[in-house]
Amino acid sequence: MIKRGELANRSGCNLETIRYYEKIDLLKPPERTASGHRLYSRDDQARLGFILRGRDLGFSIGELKSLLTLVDSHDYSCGEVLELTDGHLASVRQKIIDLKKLERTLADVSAQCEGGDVPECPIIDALYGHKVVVPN
Amino acid sequence: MIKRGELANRSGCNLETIRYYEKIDLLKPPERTASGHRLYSRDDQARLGFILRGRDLGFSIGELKSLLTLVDSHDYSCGEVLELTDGHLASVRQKIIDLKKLERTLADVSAQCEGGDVPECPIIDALYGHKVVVPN
DNA sequence: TATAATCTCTGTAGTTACTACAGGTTCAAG
DNA sequence: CTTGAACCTGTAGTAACTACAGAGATTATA
Repeated sequence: MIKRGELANRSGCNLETIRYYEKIDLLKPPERTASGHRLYSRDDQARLGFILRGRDLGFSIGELKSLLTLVDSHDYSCGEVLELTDGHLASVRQKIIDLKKLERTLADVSAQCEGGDVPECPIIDALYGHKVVVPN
Repeated sequence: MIKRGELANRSGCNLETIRYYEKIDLLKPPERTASGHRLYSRDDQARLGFILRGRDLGFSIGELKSLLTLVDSHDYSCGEVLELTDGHLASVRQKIIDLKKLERTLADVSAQCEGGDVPECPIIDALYGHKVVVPN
């Protein structure tokens, strides 16, 4: 059983974030010492690890909650988990598509600009709508 | 001179957002009628257009503020604008790189899972750290 | 043992970029 | 003249944390 600071150190998670995860019911309320200090078990540590890895994979807190609810039920099926994961994967792919489009546009606009001390800037013109900003 | 609702309609910007942009000093305080209703000039409309186009290009409010400060100074150089734009472009490209990495990992994890009614799920295992989640 | 330094506790406020109310004027139409 | 829409203000909510302030607990050192 370890305290919050130790858990933060071992997991690499911010100290306050641990408390936050408890507040929003991602982490279960841990045991406490007589004086009220939190004590985390191995299970608690594993659960935080789960959350942090999920977070690194870009899962939202809502998605992590769903995932953990499934796990907690002890009666989840692979299919449910896969559905959630693939849903998330799809949204990541959409974000990539959107950002790529953005990147092309920005690169385009940037390329029109010579830089330097010139007082007229095609980027500013584009933002003012004087030229077409978004090709295609 | 038009009022806020009309400006919202014409620009496609949310009504409240206009007030918000004024509050954070992106938009200049417009004229007012005797009774206090905002009146927007052509310049105001152009400025909002500038902001919205910039927003569509993913510029943060801080970046838009810098851009508008340059424009307002009437003494900006193309180079300053280009620097800001290229900085933003770089951050967009970094985001794409990060998301692609994420996508590969998610696709990997997803591929290991058969779905269906199986009670054991490799995705859950991975999140618990039982297997390596991130290849490479 | 005393005390200083560190850790933990709580609640609350700040971050980004908005959006959505509530409760009160004012305007435009009939 | 009345009704309904538009407008005004300030404030609170969103996601996912992070950072305080002020108080109590614990640990290390003198």
